[in-house]
Amino acid sequence: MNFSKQRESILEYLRGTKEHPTAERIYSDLKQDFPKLSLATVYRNCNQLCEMGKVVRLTTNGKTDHFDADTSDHQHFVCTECDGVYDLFFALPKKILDENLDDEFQADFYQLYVYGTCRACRKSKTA
Amino acid sequence: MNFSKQRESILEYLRGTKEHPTAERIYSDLKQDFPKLSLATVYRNCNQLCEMGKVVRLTTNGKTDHFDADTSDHQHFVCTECDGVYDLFFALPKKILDENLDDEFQADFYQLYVYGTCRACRKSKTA
DNA sequence: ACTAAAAATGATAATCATTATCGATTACAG
DNA sequence: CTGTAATCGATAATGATTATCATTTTTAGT
Repeated sequence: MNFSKQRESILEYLRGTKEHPTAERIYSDLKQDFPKLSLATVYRNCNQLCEMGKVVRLTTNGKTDHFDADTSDHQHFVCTECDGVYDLFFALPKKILDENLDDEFQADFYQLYVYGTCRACRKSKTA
Repeated sequence: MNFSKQRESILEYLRGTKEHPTAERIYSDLKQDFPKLSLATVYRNCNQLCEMGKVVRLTTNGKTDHFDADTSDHQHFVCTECDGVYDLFFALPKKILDENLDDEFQADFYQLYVYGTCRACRKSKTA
């Protein structure tokens, strides 16, 4: 159903974490189960899973994209100190988008990123 | 006040356009006034203007970042067909962010991207 | 203005994330 | 089984961005 073992493992791995790993991170973690795993395979499969709609790509301001297997309508907090990406479980009221998009633009989806500092980084900053 | 001529020109150029140019675009357009302009200079200055808070970096899902000299609290529509970036002049009610951020996260700013298709691309699609 | 120190430049090499290539391997339909 | 399509792993290539560095420009203080 989901084709290769590699692809299934990547999806499973993403579904089993609350972090939002980068391709590199997925690669190094799964490397333990698949010693011959290739980074290219991770990128390929992440892209395909995104196209299938089973995974969402998070393009934060960092250099690297993150992946999220939670495709529900939720947002993300990005810590500008540690680059951590955290879930914010809320959706924007439809009204807001409807009111602010004329028929010039047809919206398919949206992503909201809130930037700031997480508690851990604020602490280590003062320390 | 704004240091080099190049930096002033880049800021002026950004302030004078409603598009949200990439570094490459800024470079090729300003090259006409500054034949010796270097792409590195554009990147350097865009980064500095961002740090100064005079320019905002837009990291859409495309490969290239865009820059925006309008630092007011507004959002962007990204056409997934033509990669165009358009202004959406509205801000989120503070309430929404306050309600959904516990004190784990201290928000500094946010960016909302709405993805979809612009009218021009919808037309050329059906045609 | 004159001048030394600091900041910025242009040209280009280097880096880093991601994608493309390609021969070998694996999955699946008949 | 067997042929075909999909996928893999390894690695080269690409593309955006950043780093380097010698030279030029800007700034502050005389």
